[in-house]
Amino acid sequence: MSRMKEVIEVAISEVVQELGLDQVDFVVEHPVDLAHGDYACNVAMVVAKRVGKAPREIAEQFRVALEGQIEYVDKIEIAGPGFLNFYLGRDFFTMEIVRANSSAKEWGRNDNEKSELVMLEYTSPNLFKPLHIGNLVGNIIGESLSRLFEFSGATVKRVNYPSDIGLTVAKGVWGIKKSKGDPDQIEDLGKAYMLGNEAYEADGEEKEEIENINKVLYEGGDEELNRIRKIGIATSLKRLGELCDILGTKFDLEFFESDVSSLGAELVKKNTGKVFKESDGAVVYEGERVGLHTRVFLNSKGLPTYEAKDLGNFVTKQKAYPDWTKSIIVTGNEQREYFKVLFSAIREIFTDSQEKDLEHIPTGFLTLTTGKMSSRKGNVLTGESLLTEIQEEARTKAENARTDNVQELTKEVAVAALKYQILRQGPGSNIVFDKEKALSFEGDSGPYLQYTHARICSVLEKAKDMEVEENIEKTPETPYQIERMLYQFPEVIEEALASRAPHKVVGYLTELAGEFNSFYAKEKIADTTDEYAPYKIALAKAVKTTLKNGLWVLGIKAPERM
RNA sequence: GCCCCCAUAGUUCAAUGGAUAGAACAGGAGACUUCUAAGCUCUUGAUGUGGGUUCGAUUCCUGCUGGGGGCACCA
Repeated sequence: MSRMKEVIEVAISEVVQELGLDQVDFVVEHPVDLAHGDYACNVAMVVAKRVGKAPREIAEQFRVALEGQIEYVDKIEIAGPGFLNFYLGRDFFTMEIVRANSSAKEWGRNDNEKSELVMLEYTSPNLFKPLHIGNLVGNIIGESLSRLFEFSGATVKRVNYPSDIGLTVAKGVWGIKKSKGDPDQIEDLGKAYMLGNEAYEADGEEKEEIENINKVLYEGGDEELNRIRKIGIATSLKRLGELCDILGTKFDLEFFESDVSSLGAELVKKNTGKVFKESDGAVVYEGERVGLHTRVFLNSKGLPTYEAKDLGNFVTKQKAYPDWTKSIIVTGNEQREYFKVLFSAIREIFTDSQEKDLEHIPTGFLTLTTGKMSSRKGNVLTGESLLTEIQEEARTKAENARTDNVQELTKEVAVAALKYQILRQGPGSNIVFDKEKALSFEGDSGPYLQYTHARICSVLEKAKDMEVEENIEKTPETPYQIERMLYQFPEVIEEALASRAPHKVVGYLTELAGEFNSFYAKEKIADTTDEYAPYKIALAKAVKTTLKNGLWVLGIKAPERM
């Protein structure tokens, strides 16, 4: 928590006690409109009814008691229905700029999560199925959450849990055989999966063939089928690796379903009768006991389902890092109910793991403004084709930019545009992906933030050439709006992590960039004749650091020239 | 049928129970012989519907309408 906020809270609490009021649930927060001060408190309104006085009258009591008592608070005003508005003084803002500039790498960080070892599982694709843009969503949100945790002092282990065995793979393998496709070719794999899926849904003999292949693949006895599966997996993985490379994710651990499935199956068998129950030849967990629904863990052929494999996954994580404290899984929100059941089962099996956190973070369903996608119908926009499209758009811009490395900039801008579109809204809510907007690079966008950063770099360079050095000795009396936003960065980071919401960082950075651009349009920064120029340079530098660190959290690069 | 999620401007998104619901895009108007125009300034325009709780409701509870998802051998 920010020190300033805490200081104000403590001061108010003391007055609450002096006035003989106990237990008041007041909040100190930033007013939405900076015209209402830097911090505001609702204590008077909360207390008013209890004491039987007008809120503004009580607010006045607080104001008198607090006036001049809090360091860095310049003035306190009463406004609206009875808000106490706190205005911070010039020294405070100057001090925060010094803080940001004195250790740029640390600016915004905290160590709230220092003792946490977080296993963060995300991306986790179905190999053998084409990666569509929905798969990117999990990766982008998961990566940002990982960084948010790291920025808060936690140790994070990024886990990829691809599905390399099971019905989906069986459909693909069947499809390759049928179409005589080459499992070395990603395009063939996509077609094969579609073919297999159609056949499976047709519900005839072919469905049985596929189910058989599934069983045989689990047992591993058929050379030919094994070969197709292995090559197909390698092909998909290679493609996934390339994509993660561009997006900036490096996994620490990779658990394959095939490696954990028998572990999971054994665990289910061992707990059948206790946690699980036989039913119609399958082994199920009866979620109704705890207000959930029943799910199958072992199917009637004795094969582990997704649920049993996830149990194996859990055990494998436990083995890899016995000291983990949080296990977070990022997936699409259609799996919401599923994870409730899974976690419930895990809690029952591993009674000694109660103090460890299990968390599922659902991401939104992604649709295009141009219509729905379906991997079955084949009208998928793959992650790559979208990235390629955005990159083409970015290239023309990059060619006219001031960079020496057009290729690098093209990539960085394209990734920024994509990530911004996905991270700008709260996780969990469905995303309508507007391709036009992602391609435009105008207004609220990743490139807008990058451009602002590059612009500051350019100005700072100019100042250096003019031999104007940063200095905070001479400051304008009234703080600029941008200063009143800047110091909030560490608080934003804390809030974003606490609510698992990277979009709060996006929103803050966008506002900050907008405010800086207005500042830039009004005020000249690199100026030998302006006595405040050295201070403006220090300020610009702090904004640059904030943008850079904030973008890092989002997994977006901050180029210095654009 | 049961359960979960969602509904804010023409569009895409914001708003720990707080002050005049905030941006961007699209539409309209404008400034600049000044550090990057991927920029800046001004402007038109919104809480699905009926109740309730509260000093105060976009936010919490509830009825309705409309959309999405899940509910036994897929992941």
